Amino acid sequence: MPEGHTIHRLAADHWERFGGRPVRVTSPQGKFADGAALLDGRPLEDSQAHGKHLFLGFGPLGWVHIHLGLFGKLGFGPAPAPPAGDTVRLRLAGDEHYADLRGPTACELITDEEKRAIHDRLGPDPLRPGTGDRAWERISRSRTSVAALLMDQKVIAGVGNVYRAEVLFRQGIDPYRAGRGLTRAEWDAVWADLVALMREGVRFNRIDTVRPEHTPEAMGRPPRVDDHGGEVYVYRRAGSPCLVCGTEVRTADLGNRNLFWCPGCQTR
DNA sequence: TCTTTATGGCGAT
DNA sequence: TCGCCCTAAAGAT
Repeated sequence: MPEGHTIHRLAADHWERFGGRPVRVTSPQGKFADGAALLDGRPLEDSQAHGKHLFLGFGPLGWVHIHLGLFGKLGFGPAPAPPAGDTVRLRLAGDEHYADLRGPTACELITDEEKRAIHDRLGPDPLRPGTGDRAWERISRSRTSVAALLMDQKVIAGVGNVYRAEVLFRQGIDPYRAGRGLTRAEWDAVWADLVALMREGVRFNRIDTVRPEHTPEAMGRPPRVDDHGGEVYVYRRAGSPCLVCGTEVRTADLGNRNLFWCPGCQTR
């Protein structure tokens, strides 16, 4: 479930389990064998996230840069670790825990300088200290739709397809509006909402966006469980009635990704 | 036992 | 804009 909240959560989870202690590092699959051999037995010295990028610090040896992409997964378990299949790209193992990485887009050993370059090309992250001003600078000058801009990691880091759809719904914003058509107040509301939603996402390790007054219980409807594990308004609900106004939720392809929105509620 | 789909992103065209 | 990379679970047959 790799949107930014997942990665920040993983950074904290790694630190909690392995931080400051030596870890055994292996690549059962072999694709990260060289890096793993270099790091094996060294202590994990830092663990950071920026957007969807995870950085595991090994002091002077550099950083393991991990990007889960669409399919990647990181899972933890109690020691001793079971035999690894041939899809485990990276395994970290301590005395009490192990972590397995499968299917990532990126798993590579990088230098401080290379890490800095990644930070430099990413936009502000609602889960890191700072403001959304840098994002506004780009959005307010762009003719691209706000839906596409929210998915552009150079503009804002960490927002994925679920948060994109949900924050635009919550703010009542038509996803096809041009970035430069937004007002500063609208952008500030989007940013503040993302900060709040994504912090909740880190805390509970899932995406919940439905306000208390719109839960099935509050609306007098039968309980509902979205198949991705959280409670949302429009993401993957195309064809179903909007939880607020009853209009049929729509979907469309936007830049090879599925966009979801409610034409009844998102009129701003 | 297939085919499809998925909360991403890169590089070539 | 397109193809491509990576994996696993759900859905179709």
